[in-house]
Amino acid sequence: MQVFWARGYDSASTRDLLEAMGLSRSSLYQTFGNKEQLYLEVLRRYREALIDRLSRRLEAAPSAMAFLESLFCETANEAGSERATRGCLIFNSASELSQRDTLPSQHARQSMAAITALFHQAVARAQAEGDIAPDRNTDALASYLTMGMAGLRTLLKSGADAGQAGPAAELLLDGLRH
Amino acid sequence: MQVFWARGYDSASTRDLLEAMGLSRSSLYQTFGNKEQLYLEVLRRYREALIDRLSRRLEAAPSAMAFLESLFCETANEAGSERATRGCLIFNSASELSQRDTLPSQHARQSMAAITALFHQAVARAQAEGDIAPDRNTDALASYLTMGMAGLRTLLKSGADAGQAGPAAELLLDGLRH
DNA sequence: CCATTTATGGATCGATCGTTCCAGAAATGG
DNA sequence: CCATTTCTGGAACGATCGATCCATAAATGG
Repeated sequence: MQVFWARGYDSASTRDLLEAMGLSRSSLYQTFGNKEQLYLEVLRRYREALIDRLSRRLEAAPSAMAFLESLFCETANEAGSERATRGCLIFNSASELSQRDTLPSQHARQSMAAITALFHQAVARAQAEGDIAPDRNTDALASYLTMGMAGLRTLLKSGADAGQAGPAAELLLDGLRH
Repeated sequence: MQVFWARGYDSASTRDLLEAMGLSRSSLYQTFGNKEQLYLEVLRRYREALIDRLSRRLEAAPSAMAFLESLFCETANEAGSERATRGCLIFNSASELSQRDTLPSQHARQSMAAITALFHQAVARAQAEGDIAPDRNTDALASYLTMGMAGLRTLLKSGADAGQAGPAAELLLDGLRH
């Protein structure tokens, strides 16, 4: 996962993968089939771990709005770090593989939808809690947040500092509160 | 440019490039040096053409706010098209090359800054025209718009339809008007 | 029209790509 | 402890990568 995350699908060579996993070629191909299937397994685990983690965070948060605020602000504060240039594996794969019609690219699209679904949950709860007007379009707000996070990730990947990413994320959150 | 745009830097093979350009290997290497320098030239031309086109559009627009509205709405309406899955070469290269320290990656970062600078112009004019409150932070709004366009591009690359992209872009513009 | 420069086609380079194969080592189970 | 299965190291596969080289063709200029 680390290798695919840092280098993308095409640029990650089987050499890199073997070295990082501490496996022999035979083991990799016997266990995972080939590079694409290994990548699919990585995407599957990444999405599951991400959605689970965010779902738990949302559930444990004092309010859905507090969850969204902390999520976007913490992400913006990654500015300048090596973590920031890596971005999110889901957005990365969606960007790299958008032109292809392969299982990984389909998986990436589904993962984007899963992120939007999670934001949908958060927005709906924030509306129930009175932090977002209940008459606002929940679907639209969910897509808006996915778009915002994807854009924030691109901003961070391109080397934006906290002085750019922070206020931009704040304005994004302002758009929720209306 | 078409080849790099559609396939990215690494995945674009010299074979693809030669075929698209109608040149022989000798001519390509004699004229452009190597693949990286050719890519740099492509990035340079793309940025120049994009910034020039948008600058002229901004200048010709009845108001800066009208320019921003049409830009984001037209982009959102590309949903589902082949053009949408290609995205923007600047965001694409920034995403693909963020981990590297090469001339193309530096160029991509500078291009991101150029986009933000253009949005800065637009926001400043919209403030002068009374469509955006003059006391709002122009820098922050410019970064916000770059983030929004990058996110919108990612949304479109991942196959979002107009029903998702359109309202998300509308909400983004609402954030300008406050 | 000839001398000089410039462009081209194609063979070829070493390196690396993802993948397969097989002999031998390790683990397993009765 | 032996028979059987499972795993591993390393060689090797064909294909493709970016890049170089050279003989030849085309263009140029006096």
